[in-house]
Amino acid sequence: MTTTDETQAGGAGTARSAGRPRSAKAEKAIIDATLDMIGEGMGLFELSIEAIAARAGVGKTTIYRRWCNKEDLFVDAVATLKSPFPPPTGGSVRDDLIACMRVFQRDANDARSRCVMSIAMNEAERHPRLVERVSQAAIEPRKAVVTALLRRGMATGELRPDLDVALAMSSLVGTVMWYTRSQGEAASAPDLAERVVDHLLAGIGT
Amino acid sequence: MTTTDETQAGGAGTARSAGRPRSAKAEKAIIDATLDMIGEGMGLFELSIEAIAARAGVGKTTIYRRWCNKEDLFVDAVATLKSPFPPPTGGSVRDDLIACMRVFQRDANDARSRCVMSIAMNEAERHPRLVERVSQAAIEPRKAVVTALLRRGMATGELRPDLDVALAMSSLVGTVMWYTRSQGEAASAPDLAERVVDHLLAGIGT
DNA sequence: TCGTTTCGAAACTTAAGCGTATCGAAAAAC
DNA sequence: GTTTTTCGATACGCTTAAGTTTCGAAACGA
Repeated sequence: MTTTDETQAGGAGTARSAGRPRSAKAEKAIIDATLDMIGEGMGLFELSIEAIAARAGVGKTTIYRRWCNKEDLFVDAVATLKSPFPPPTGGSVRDDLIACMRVFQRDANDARSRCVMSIAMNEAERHPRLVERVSQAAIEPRKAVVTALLRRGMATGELRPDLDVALAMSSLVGTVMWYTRSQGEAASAPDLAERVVDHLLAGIGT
Repeated sequence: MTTTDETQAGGAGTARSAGRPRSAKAEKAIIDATLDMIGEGMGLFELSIEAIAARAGVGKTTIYRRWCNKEDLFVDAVATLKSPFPPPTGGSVRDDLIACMRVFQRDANDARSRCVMSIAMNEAERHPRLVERVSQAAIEPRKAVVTALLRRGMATGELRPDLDVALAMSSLVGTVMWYTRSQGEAASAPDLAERVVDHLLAGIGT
């Protein structure tokens, strides 16, 4: 392993002080190791710096030089999780909703993303800073996209004009999440997003 | 505090061996302390026997005489959580569904019950025995009730005959759970159950 | 080349918590 | 009253991990 280890994390204009620069590769390895362990279901409490260092192939010193404690590392790692969200295509609201639901379905099957949801839903009172950052980075942007989509549908007449947007959004997201989890990951049907959207558009009554 | 401490947990016919009987009061205090700490958002990992003993006002010995380790205590404590579920009244399916949703809404606002959901959804691979027991005790019975309710609606014509029961159930439960959590506990509107059921019965399309 | 800084590895101190053992007191059966 | 068992309290040995320090080696700028 005699790679040249392209170090250098410094931003373009930052005046580089003398000495060996910090390894960007090590930094990435640390974040990745943290996210991997989060993805395996570990909470903040059972995550250990030593295990992260071992998995990342890094000394504990290298971690503590960048983050002053476990929670700070945890926050930074989770904050990098904001997965891309499809912009509206401009087609029908139904199609755009389906595209969004596909992303939600994928996330519901992804351990890392699921962990983010779990944090946001259950740790509000214990780690308010953490929840706030996660919410800003990963929850709010999506909420905004779906909200705009629903409003657009109300304007174009594709959705009923008296729609309760918050409730409709909870229906869409909650249904996908709950169904995906309750049916086991194996039942990640490729047409789930379509079925959910149509199911809600049509209603279940007669 | 000179109460007589009505000990005696022995079942009616069990041959009581000599000696001081185990205190049922201590047992209840231990379970309650465990559930309280679970309700405060603690996972299995960060729950400590010593903290439980301290909160229950009990010696560690008293705990270890009843459960051989932390997980066993955890399982027993969670297994006592099965909150009552309303039986179908025999009225309209809509009314029965609303009654069920009210229970789900209450649970979504209850930290203890929320924790059970969190366990069932996130710890399946790490604590399969635990999840299995929780599922049997708290999840399956309710799922059966709602499933029967939806089937009844399909039979009576109150619901569309081609309904996807699993998806509809996920919609109902997922919507209540997601909405309650995303709106903050303050927004526990008294008419949420009605709105959710009617929302889904009518659909959101035009 | 020389000074500076980071690197991974290892040793260290401190603290928490598990599970066990021991203690005198209390509560039952006989 | 005697025996048996549980009670809460406390101390113990043990493991894990946090966070710090030290070390020689490596990577940069000057």
